Amino acid sequence: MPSPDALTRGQKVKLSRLARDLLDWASEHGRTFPWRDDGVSTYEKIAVEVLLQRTTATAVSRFYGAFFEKYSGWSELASAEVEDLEQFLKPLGLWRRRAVALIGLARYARDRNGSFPEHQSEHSEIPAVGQYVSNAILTFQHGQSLPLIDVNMARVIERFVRPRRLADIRYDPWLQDAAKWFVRGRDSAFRSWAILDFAALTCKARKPECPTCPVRRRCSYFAGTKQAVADR
DNA sequence: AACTCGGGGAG
DNA sequence: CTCCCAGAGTT
Repeated sequence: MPSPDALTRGQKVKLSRLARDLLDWASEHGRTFPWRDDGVSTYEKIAVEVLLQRTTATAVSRFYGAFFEKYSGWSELASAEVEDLEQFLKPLGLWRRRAVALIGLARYARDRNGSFPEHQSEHSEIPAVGQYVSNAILTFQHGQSLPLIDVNMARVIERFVRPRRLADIRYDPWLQDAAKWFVRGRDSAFRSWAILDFAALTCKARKPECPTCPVRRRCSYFAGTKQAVADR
């Protein structure tokens, strides 16, 4: 008997079509960020994820050049003075936590020549590495096909397919499976970026732009809003 | 499961 | 003014 929280066949089909449509959407409307460019080092790809935590991507994009000019590699970041790094991070917010996190992560990486473990189970001891950054490491350094699950991806999947049942996205097995299914295949990072961009530009938290949404006809959230209007 | 960190932008 | 942002660590 299947787990009550397993992905159903219908949900898989729905997510596959959503992935196809959002990749098309992103080819025209997707955002451009320096950390997505070809040739960006693994150091920058992983370290920037800490800058992005609970922070708008546009804010980080303005900050990006100065940060990686000042801290050009794991060893430079590892040997940074905490107070100096804190001051530098202040305009971005979360500066006390982030300074400690970045230095801890950098020292871990420096001591291993920038090479992170290939399995999630070994990531639990790494500073600043949780569910999201762990998947980023496995994706960008080890070529695995894993989703970058943040509030954006969670919101789109939950609106489009099924409302959330657990409070914390880190411990929702259904969401984890749905997100993995969504990005499965080659170039999973492009699929993650597509749904993140779609979430930021169209399926917004505060005021989603359903009237112009390309996938509204198959969206359960849009169906719900239509019903709510009809009931009025 | 609920709190906390935090400045800046959007509504 | 309130809400939100490519989360993670702590209680």
